[in-house]
Amino acid sequence: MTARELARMLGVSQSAVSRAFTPGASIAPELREKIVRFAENVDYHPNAIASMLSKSRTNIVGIVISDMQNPFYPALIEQLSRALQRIGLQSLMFNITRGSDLEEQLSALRRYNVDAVIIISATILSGPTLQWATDGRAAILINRVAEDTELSCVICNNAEGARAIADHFHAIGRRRVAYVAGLSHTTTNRERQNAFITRVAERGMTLSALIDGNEYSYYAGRSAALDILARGETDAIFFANDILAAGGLDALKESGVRVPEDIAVAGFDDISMAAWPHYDLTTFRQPIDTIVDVAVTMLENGSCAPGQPPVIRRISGELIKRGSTGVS
Amino acid sequence: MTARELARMLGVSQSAVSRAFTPGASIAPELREKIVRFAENVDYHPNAIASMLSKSRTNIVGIVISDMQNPFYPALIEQLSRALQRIGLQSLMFNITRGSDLEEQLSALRRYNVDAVIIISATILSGPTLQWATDGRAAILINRVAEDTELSCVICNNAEGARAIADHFHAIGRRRVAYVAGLSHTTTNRERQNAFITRVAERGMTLSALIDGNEYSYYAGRSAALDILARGETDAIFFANDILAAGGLDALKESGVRVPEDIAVAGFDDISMAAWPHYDLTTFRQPIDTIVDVAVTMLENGSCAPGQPPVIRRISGELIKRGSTGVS
DNA sequence: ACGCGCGTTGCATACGGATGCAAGATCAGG
DNA sequence: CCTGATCTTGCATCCGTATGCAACGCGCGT
Repeated sequence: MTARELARMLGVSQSAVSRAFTPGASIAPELREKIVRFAENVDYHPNAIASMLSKSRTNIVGIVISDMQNPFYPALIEQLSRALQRIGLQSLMFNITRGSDLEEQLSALRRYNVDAVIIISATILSGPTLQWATDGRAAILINRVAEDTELSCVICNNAEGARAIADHFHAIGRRRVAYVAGLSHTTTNRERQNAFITRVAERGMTLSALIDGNEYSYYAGRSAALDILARGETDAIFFANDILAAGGLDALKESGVRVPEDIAVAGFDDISMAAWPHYDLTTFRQPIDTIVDVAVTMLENGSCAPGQPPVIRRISGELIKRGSTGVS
Repeated sequence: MTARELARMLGVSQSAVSRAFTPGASIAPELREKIVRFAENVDYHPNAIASMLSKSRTNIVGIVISDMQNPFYPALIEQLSRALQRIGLQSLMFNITRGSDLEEQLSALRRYNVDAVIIISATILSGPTLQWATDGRAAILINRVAEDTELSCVICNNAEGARAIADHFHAIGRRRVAYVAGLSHTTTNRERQNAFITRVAERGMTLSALIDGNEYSYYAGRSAALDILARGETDAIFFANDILAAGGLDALKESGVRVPEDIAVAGFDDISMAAWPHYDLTTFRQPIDTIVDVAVTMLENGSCAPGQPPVIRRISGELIKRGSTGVS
């Protein structure tokens, strides 16, 4: 069923049908009403593909992701895709894998003429690939900053969070603190690590250990915690995110360490698991709602369009104190 | 840069350009070579939208999901979207929300002319809505069966799993067992629950409790476990999935119950968390790889096309024995 | 040398809807 | 009743690629 057929049946022109389904188009209310009603009967709905072709607007946003293991990302993606749907945009998912040819994986991003690209992959994509993938279209990075490229981004204030953790450790009397990195070269890690180390020094605390987990995983957190435990001298650990912290917490408890009495533990993100009684993890909450709102607003007002100067939006988070630092 | 412009520059016809990018098209190898090479220089790539319009094939699969909180689904979706990408299909994500108007949320599914629909939402969608959403196109349900509609599906052998758990409980000497449902009306729950109860009776064990958690969540698992504990009389609990089981396990341990000595615990799915030393959860693994393979194969060979009779593919799983039933 | 057949190429048109422009309809004011 | 302004409507064309069909060229067999 096409607009032309429908038009013929009603004895109107195809343009009329098109206008009936175009908000704000120049058409008499009665005609629109008549067409829309008849369309429902014969189950006509405008073909989005044809519309894309003539309007050169797809209403599709490409979402590039690489890590669905860390629950923070599914939660973010879920909210994001819903927010986009609410304003009439669909999400085309690009689940990229380290290793295989990225340009091949992302080639559809260009061929499909997506209106915008949202990149949530903290790692993997190098500057040039980013540039290539987003070339000539609106783009937003979430949770990483562009290094050499000029892209807008929405990112949690990692430094603020890391300082809040450091201050909190200091406030509860800890003086020999450790930091466990996830992937050390990621934006998020660098910002958290640098700010934490700096504030630790400023507060006169000692950085008793600095470990690179090499991945943001539960098991990396476990072995990092055991390393720290083996060398002693630590009374608080800041893990670069909650998944690492969860592993660390479990490993410490299994080793007979009392948390928080012997060692306090903090994470970052505030994934739902952090609130589970078993973990009861102090952490710095990344406000997913706000991140999504800001990103969607940037899309709507075009401030991330290709010509525009890149915008960096820092989102404030919130320290959530829980039992793993003794405040439960 | 369009095919026509490129063609004019090279002094060939637009058809030639089209053929150069169409595998198997009738074109001389040298001409194709020449066009493809030149295209790279001027950064031409075929416009997928236009191609969709003329071929009336989009290479897009709509993926309908509703629950990203249970880690099983992100894991499944990640694998699925990668497998689809590998055969040249992109995934358009439809994250639906209970409550708001589903037909509105899914209207894009029809307007976008997706080649196929894969529905992973265990709940929410009623029969008629399913019918409406998939009308006239290839469709596959994953992890639920169609009730009154004629749709193909790929689903874990839930009954097999539930029986394996019951048998395992019996084998380790448990006789008073409980079952904790997630959403009781879902396909997965009903199949697991019925098979479990039946086998429990066959083995001469007693069903000491049957609780409906009303949702597949950690907290529902906790309160179910506490309920069961309060009424005593139970030495093994089968939770309808791993997230429930995780909550249940934690609640039991916090109450001073020894697992598995006092009460053995089993889940279903084998999400990555189940293997964590802290949970060390006996569970029935749903083989995500196989499920994805089968679904993708069905798409490829067209056995789920609109005209075809519905196919139901039962996927066998595997009992993973761990510490929560004493086998660690 | 002629004719047939196969492999290439271009032409024309289709896919379904959007939109600038002009024509027609409607209405108010004089 | 006439004129001009405003609102509706239809016509024609465009978006960028795919493809059936006809035309062309080349090589081979007789």
